Amino acid sequence: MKELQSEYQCAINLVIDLIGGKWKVLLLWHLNEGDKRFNELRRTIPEITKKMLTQQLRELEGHGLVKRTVFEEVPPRVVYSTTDFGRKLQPVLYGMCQWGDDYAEKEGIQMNSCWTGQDFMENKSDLL
Amino acid sequence: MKELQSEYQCAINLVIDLIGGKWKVLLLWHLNEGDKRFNELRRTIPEITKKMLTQQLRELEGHGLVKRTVFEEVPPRVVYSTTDFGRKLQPVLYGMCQWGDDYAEKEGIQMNSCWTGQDFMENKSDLL
DNA sequence: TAACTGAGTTACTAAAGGGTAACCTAACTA
DNA sequence: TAGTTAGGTTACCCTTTAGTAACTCAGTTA
Repeated sequence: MKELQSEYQCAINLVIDLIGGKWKVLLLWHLNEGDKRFNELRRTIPEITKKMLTQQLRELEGHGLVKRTVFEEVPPRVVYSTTDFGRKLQPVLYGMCQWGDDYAEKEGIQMNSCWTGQDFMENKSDLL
Repeated sequence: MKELQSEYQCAINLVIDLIGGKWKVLLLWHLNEGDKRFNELRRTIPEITKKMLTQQLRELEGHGLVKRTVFEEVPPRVVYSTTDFGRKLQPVLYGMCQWGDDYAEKEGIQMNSCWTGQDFMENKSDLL
């Protein structure tokens, strides 16, 4: 598990340690849409491997941004959800997405959007 | 130079390609405080090496987030500033910082903040 | 009896990212 | 004459991050 430093010179560095890397922001984004099971996340993000998915979810859980609930059944059922604190990042993620969309439009980059601003706007009152 | 893909499934992925990594968000943050020269940035972020600083600034420039202005003098003077589009990210960066500060407080992580929300609030009207 | 299920783990390998130290230019200073 | 300045470049190496393939478990279906 990636250990955080005991001291940071800038909050930005802490945020990078918490949600940096190729997958974490994406995972938080999709979990903010609703709770998801392990293989559900695999289907939502087909490019991620099982190893990376487990590893990144475990780190997010270790840092208190994601909650992992295991149902003692066979075959097992494990549900991932964002914690209250993880959810507080949603407006930031939404801002990032909007900015990314603007950039894509400006530069003519094609976007097969896996999100719609609409989804966010409908739940905005719960978050802000 | 890191090349962008011609197509993205999610804006988040594009954003990660644009500002991911160890230094870019930090550089944008400091450039949003005001234009800075090369060695000024080195002093502001003492941990960054010359190589990394050049490389990351060049990528930000290549993607249109940062502007590089060379004054033909000896010794040379080079000033970096954020572009209008780069500046549009500031509310997002500010949100990240706030969230990071909250996390640090919650977890008892020490923060020798290199930023104050105050700086941002004073200029907010220009940005939002 | 064999194959399948969901949710992983493990060992190994490949690629990306980042760091170190030496070097460059032209003009100025000691 | 040597050293300093600002703003870099280059070659090399090491570490971190990510990917591949095989394996696990206990129960259920064909």
